[in-house]
Amino acid sequence: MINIAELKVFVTAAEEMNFSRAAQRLHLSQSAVSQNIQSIERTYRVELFVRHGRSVQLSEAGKSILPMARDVLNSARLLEDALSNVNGEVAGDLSIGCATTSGRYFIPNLLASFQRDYPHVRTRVSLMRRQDVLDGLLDQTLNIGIIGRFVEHRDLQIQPLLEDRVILIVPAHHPWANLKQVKPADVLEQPFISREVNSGTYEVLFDNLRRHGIDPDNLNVVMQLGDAEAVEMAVEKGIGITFISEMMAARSLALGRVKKVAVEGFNVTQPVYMVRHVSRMFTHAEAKLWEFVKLHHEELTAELLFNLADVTLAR
Amino acid sequence: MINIAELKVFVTAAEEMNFSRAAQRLHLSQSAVSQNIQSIERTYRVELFVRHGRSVQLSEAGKSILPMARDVLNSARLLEDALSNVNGEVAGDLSIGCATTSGRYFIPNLLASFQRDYPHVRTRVSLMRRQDVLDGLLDQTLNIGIIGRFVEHRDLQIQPLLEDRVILIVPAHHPWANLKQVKPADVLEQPFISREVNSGTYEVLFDNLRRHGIDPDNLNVVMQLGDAEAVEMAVEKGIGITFISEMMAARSLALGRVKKVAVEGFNVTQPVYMVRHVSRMFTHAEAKLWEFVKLHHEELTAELLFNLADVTLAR
DNA sequence: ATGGAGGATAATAATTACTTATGATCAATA
DNA sequence: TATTGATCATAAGTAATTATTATCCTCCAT
Repeated sequence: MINIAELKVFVTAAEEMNFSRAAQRLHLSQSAVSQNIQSIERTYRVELFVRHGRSVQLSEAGKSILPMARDVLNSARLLEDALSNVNGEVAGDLSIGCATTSGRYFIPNLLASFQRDYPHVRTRVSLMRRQDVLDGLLDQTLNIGIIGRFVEHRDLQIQPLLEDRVILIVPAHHPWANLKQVKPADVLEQPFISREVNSGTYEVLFDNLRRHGIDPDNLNVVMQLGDAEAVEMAVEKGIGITFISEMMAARSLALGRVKKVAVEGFNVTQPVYMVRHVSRMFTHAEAKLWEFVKLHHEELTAELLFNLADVTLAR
Repeated sequence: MINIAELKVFVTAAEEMNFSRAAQRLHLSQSAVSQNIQSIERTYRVELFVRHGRSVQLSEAGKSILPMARDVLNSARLLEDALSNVNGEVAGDLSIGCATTSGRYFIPNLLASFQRDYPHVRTRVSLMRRQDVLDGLLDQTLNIGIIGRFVEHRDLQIQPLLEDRVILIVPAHHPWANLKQVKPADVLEQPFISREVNSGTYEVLFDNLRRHGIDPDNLNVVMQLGDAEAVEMAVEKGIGITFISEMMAARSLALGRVKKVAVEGFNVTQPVYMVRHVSRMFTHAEAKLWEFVKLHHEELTAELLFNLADVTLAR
């Protein structure tokens, strides 16, 4: 009797046209992929791939079989999803790839709420580079992606998740600490801490600064750091000021280690998007998360900021 | 990842509503059936069957899952059949249940020819009672059934295979041995060997005798035997005469141990039918056998009789 | 109550199916 | 043309799975 795991190996190998890559996607050794495919070939006396030394190609037989193998896999997926969700109880696994650093701050909160409603869904979040998220979605290795920049792709469906405000933070004992508001031009005079500029997010920010009358080239940059967290830390230490996502700064703000200062006319937000593969079956769990996010993202953002503020009160 | 073998166990158990019977059908131990089903139940935290002491019933979850499980099985069957039949080469397994004794005589011949055309199809023939053939077809344990009486059933497709002539045979040294023809009434005077009457085939024969002016109750029955082969043997030994399928008698006739005598106006044939499950997928191998039989049954019958006749020539 | 039918469970044996390590082959390149 | 790197095949060892047999347990019919 044919075996679904083997079929999955075959289909993945056919998609990758490369056993080693297929092995990676399947979290298997290359040897296992070879063996699985040979196993099908042996039991049915078929040649699925034509081997040309260092490359493999689908044989005619392989090509004709592929759609049927996909059918089996699809109906199996349907069944598995149904099995995981009997009597309305949503269950299953969700693999989420998160590309944006702000994800680190709200995702745990989001998932905590989600888990409260759907306790049987197991979620796994991995932080990864944007491109890996997109690859993972197209690979179908990931169910949901979280990214910070818009993307358009035939196979990807994108949904705005939240808008993260960009704010100016200053050290707790900075002269501006108790100011209501400063003028854009004032920013140029203060020591500024920035991230290394190759960061995609930072390019977007710089564009926005320009649009609000702050030329990033004229910033008094006293320090450049690799990641946003380090930048935040540097501000806490009093080295300078910076623009940062409100969500990221929430904890430091709540602890009073940095202060938020409004910049006249400055109103920038960074979007966060949720992405999924469209042509792929929507499992119950996926659908529920998608729907959940659509319904609750605003209140979740508020709750997150509020909760972080609570940290100070609790002390 | 779900497992097709387990699904098959589940579906069979659901059909039988009895794990032990399912085990039999699957050629597995009852324990294995229990374990397979528990394995699904455990991995998906579902209750597929409700156990009531000594009986099991499909749970609501089981009921809702069943059609999807069937879908998976069907698409898998489709794939397997395709895999077995790439590049037009028909292959696969055929399980044939044969209910009629005449099957014993022509089936080997039929399959030998079939194998010549389709060498990669493995056939397995089991002789069994008529009811077991029908059950096996409905069970989908058998691909093809061979039976001697017509059957009508929503799920069964029936195809006449051949007509087996019923002839009167007499011992080689019987006074009639060289007669061209006798009258129906003459038969009543000779010692007659019959099968036990509960045999279904025999009832049909008796009806036919009556229609040809031979009242079976008036036969001079000197011996009753359990099976047709024994009857034939008894005729060879000179104990009496009998009506028998020409196909069964072919070997004895060819060896000259019995003689065929025509009875005036007597022209009875026993049909042989081929049956299959309609609502079931037609595998390539099945389709080929079906088609093969339709095309060749006449010449096969002729060939069979001729080949048997050859036995004498070869000596 | 008691025997039997039907399912669960435990222990064991057999088989599968991974993994790592290594070998073989081909293509690109120096 | 030898070398290197990429890629798949194969071998050996081991882990994991899965079936089997042998009880055991429970419920129902007698």
